[in-house]
Amino acid sequence: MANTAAQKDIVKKSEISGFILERTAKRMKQHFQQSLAAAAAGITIDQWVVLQELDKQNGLSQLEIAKATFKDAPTITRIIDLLCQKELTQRVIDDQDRRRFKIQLTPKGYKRIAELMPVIKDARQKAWGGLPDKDIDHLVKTLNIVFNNLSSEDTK
Amino acid sequence: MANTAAQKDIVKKSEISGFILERTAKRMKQHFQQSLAAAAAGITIDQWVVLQELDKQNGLSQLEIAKATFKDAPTITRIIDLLCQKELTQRVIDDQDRRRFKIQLTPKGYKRIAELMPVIKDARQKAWGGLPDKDIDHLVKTLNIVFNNLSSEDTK
DNA sequence: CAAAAATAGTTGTTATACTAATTATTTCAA
DNA sequence: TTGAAATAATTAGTATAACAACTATTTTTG
Repeated sequence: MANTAAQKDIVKKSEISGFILERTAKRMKQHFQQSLAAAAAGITIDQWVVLQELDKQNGLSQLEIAKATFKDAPTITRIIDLLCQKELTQRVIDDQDRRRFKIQLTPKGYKRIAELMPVIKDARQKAWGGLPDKDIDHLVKTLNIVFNNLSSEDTK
Repeated sequence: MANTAAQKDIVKKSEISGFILERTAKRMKQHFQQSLAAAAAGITIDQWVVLQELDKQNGLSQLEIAKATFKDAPTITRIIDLLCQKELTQRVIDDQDRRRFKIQLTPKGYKRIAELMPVIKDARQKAWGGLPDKDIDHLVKTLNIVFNNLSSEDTK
């Protein structure tokens, strides 16, 4: 197939849009990180994401957390290490399958989540609050198309 | 101000959209990383971004590269270290200001860029090719609004 | 001009991400 | 049912990212 003008246009446009996507995601992460730091949260945004997942479903295995958060197994091992050091979670061996842990929130973990939830909600409000619903919906739809374009082969 | 239904809706929607944004940006990065690895490129996507910036403007200082790529100074120091080790760039002291380096592409650097450009273009095509122009434009516009929402206070 | 402030770059520490290799356990299959 | 394959988690190595502290210059300013 020849390299048509339309194709060249897409290639050029996609250089910019890839840059904008990366840039915005990075800034978003910084924004939440700074909000947590300003609140003396004692955890990172990635640790928050794991805590929040456990808040939805306590006792997940590490691989289940990995899948839910789109992080990989070694990363989850280390995040859980840190959360256990801080006594926000604990590892409980799964009697059904002794290769696994059930990761459980401690009372201190639940307390920390409750304390930080307003911080996170404020940060979300600041990031997205000024956008019309339909723009957010459109964004999510488009991002998901891109995500799925890449999922087919990259999930090997 | 009371916590209206509309505000709650935004907060809930933004939990999802933040997740989708992060997830898509991460997958996008993996996609380019894997494309480079498959081509035995010998560089990472972050190193590519720096090379590409130098291809546009050779001889930039490290801080200029940092600004252009939205990376920070220590990160650029380390990326340039690696690119110089691979002999794709070289540091030349700026005679006008001896605190600075001019970072210059070597002939090997130009060659590598030329070799990898088709790989990158293919990867871009795969990521964005299926999307109508107007969706991409809309995405970029929305992402930029979010980016600017966060830039005001986070760029201290 | 000399001291202070600003700037460019480096280094160190901690955290996350990816890959590969390793251990322990469980499941599958001949 | 035992040996092979698969699975859950860990560990190690390299790269990126944020932050802080530091050195070497340059600019400001008093």
